[in-house]
Amino acid sequence: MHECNLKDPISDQQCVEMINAVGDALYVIGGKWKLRIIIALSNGKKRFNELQKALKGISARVLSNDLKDLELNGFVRRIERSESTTLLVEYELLEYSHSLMNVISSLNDWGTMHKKKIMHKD
Amino acid sequence: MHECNLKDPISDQQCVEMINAVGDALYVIGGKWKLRIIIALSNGKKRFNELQKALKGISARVLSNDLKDLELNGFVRRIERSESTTLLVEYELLEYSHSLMNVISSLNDWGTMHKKKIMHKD
DNA sequence: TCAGGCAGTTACTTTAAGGTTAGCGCTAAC
DNA sequence: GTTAGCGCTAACCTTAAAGTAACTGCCTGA
Repeated sequence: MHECNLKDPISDQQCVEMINAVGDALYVIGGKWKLRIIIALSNGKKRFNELQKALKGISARVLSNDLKDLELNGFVRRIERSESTTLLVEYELLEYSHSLMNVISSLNDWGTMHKKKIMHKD
Repeated sequence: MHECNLKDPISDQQCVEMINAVGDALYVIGGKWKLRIIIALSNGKKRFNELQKALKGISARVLSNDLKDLELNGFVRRIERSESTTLLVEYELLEYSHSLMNVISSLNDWGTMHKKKIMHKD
């Protein structure tokens, strides 16, 4: 329970840049669902309501909106495969999602650790 | 522009756990300002309105609320130093903030990269 | 004594994120 | 021909996050 810095001392300038960069990141991938949608697609393409089932609690509206957003930003691709006559839509991750690997895994690690911590507290 | 997974194939079970863990993390450190407040404190203690200046755009109300929240979760400590007769308050990071290092630096890296990318696009 | 800074708080408003419900056009199955 | 599933969308509503403005109590320095 003693004071500490985040590892090494940092200049004020670096600090400001970091604040801005993190702000930029959150602007794009912040929010309740975006990252989780990407994770849900990380083990292969999924169809719209496979995603809905995988992400317990998301509504069709939000899923639809977020998917469009993720498409626009180059994280995800929508594929229409019209086998025979039935419409079949799948979503898959694009290359650029891969750049989020560190973000996602560090959040995963931290979340896991934190939950363990608060569960053993009470 | 080809399909890809986030590195190695992952089981459905791992995928669900990841979705939940990231959800847990976002629940605590999500939002517009929390992480940025921690960054702003990463190069040393700061007073309330030093923080306000460092985080361009944050309002006193939000800063006050978020600081209370961060205190409650063990990231930050409020120190009252009553030198002579004047009230002097400082905020400093606690150990636990250190556990966010990877989260913050990966968001920093990604945000920096992404901004560079979209700036060279148009 | 009066202006100004510090560390907030209060009351109110706005914005944005997300949830709810219903339904549409299509197809396939019963 | 009715029911059910898919892939959504629209209209509407709620909640929560954040912003705005004003103000408080305390102290200091002019």
